[in-house]
Amino acid sequence: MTSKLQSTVTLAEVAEAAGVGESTVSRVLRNHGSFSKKTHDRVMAAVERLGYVPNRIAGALASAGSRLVAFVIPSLSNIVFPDVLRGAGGVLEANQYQSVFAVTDYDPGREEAMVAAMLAWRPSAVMLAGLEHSEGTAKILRANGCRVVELLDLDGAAIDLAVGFSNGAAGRASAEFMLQRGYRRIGYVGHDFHRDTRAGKRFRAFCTVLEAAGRPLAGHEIHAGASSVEAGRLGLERLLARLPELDAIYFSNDDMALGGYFHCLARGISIPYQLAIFGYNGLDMAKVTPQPLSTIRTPRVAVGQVAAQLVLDDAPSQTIDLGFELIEGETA
Amino acid sequence: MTSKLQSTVTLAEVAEAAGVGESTVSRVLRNHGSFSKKTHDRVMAAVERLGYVPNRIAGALASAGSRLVAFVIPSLSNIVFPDVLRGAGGVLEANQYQSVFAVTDYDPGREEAMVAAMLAWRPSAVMLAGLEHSEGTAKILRANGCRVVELLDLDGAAIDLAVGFSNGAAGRASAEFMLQRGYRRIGYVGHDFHRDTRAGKRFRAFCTVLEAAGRPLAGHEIHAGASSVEAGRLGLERLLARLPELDAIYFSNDDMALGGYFHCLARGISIPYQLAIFGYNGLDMAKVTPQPLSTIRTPRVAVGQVAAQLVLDDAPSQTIDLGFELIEGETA
DNA sequence: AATAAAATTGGCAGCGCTGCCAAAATTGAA
DNA sequence: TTCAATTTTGGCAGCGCTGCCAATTTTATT
Repeated sequence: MTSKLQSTVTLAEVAEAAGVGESTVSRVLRNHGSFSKKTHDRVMAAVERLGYVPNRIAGALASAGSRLVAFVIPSLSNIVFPDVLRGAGGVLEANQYQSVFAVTDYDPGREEAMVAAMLAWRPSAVMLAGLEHSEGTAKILRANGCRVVELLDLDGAAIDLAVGFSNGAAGRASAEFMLQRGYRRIGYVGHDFHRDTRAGKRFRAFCTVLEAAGRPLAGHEIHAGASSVEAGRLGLERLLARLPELDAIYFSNDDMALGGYFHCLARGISIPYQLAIFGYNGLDMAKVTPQPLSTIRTPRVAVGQVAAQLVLDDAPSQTIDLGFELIEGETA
Repeated sequence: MTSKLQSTVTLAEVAEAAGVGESTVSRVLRNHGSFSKKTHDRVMAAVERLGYVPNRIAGALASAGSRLVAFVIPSLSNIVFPDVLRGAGGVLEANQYQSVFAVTDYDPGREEAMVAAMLAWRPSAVMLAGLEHSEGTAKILRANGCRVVELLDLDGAAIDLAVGFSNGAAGRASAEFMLQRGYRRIGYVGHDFHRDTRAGKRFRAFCTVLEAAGRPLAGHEIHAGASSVEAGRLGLERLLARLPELDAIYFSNDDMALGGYFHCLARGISIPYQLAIFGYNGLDMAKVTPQPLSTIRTPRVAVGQVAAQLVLDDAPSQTIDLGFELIEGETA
């Protein structure tokens, strides 16, 4: 399909109408180079009169700068990614950059295809979730020469820029907290971490700490798909059916944890005495539940903001650790 | 800032390397027009060898078709909009369209600025939330000639395409349901509906039905900012402090309603006997709470999908009502 | 084998804008 | 008033691709 005729006022027509040259109009509109006040006013009047909207496609082609930032994210259902987009989008919009996005559904193959599709727009930067990508993705990205920002994970090697926090450290902190609280029969309820590799990193680090303390994970229940409140509720139900003696559960994230929390409320399981619950993300909602959720708050919006700012500043390759905050809450 | 040198393999270089003409490469890559198998293979080999990534900026300029769809949405914090993006994005990506977005923060002035910025990319379509826009927005959109899709509301005049459901009808259905359930002292807890005009439409329709039944709204509490679980909890707390005799609350959406629900759980208010709760949106989470929330489920993902499909099909101007579903739940 | 019809192919002029450079206008200094 | 320095301005060649058209090659027909 091809849409109707677009508004076809061109810069040349504006120049004509204003009685000046094309490059003069271009200079005035971009406020770049010098021009007299009189000329400025005449040009702006013509722009106004004709309803001229600059064509950034032509502009980008001529200047080899698109002012487009591409986001290739795993999901839009998990609020984490909208949060990052929000942070980055705010900074970018304030600087006349636009955001393009594509969703991979946690599929590395789709990620590669989407990255290639995005690169066709010659973006100033590509932002990706995490550090794990297919070889093809890494290759095409490196070959392209545009900035690459990997978000929300620091445990591994970055291509160019990386902004986030350590998921391993988060997993460890969670385990240490729970041990220190005295829980001893700890289970895990999570979602598919072959796809969500960051959740996998937290899980493994968590287990390692438990083992080192001589209290290895007592059991786990993994949901095959993406995380959701429902999966969390179901997962906890199943796990408790098998292992009713558990005294605490580590969830792959707050969505899952909220599901577990609801399960306990529904079954009259007393939290945290009968069963403790610990999540990850620090969703806003999780602090408003009758008992605030014990979790780790991640600076998702800030990750987006910092990532965008680094790109705007054309900062050298580096890794920025924004850390996380352990929220004690009342569920563990 | 200007980023590093971009990968600079051009179509002309591929043509050279493959020993064919430029237009032949173009035809092969777009699978458009005719060419022999032998030529196809030679071109693809050269593309592979050189790591060529087509430049869609140049392509769009030459063909006057960007295959870009612009989304100008009020917020990314409210899951409603990511849901719509997800629905539309899926359909668009499958057809080699890309999505660009900008966030207005419910500010009509920003909406106008963002729409203008988006139009500079000559998108195939612009998708907006709701039917209320500044005069400037409507004018620039109409003048531009690209497709315009207004989403999530049907109560008013559309510019071109509109996909959604009637918020007025949703408000009425909610009121009728609550009256039929026997609630008589009904209150409202909502958020700023000067900005979220769709919430305002639901509210007014809701009140109208109550009045017609001789049971006008007993009281309301409006949060000045955006909706959130916390605002809902606080709003209910305040409203009950003033009007403890209320027997049911209509919330502006499920986020707010969940906040109210949590408040009741925390205070031991028995739902729905002591107080009934009714929301709007049908969030996934709302069906997993100990008592499933009584609410109206809106087809947000489908709205995105249908909107995208209409644009792909270059469908004539029309309004499509996707309806909504009243979920009885257990909280009202 | 000759000719017509169909399938391939390449050349090249733009798409609308920016960047470069030289020309013109203005200002300042002597 | 004259000449140099400075500020404004316009012309025009691309940016990398697509669309049109004509040229060439292949295939079908008689």
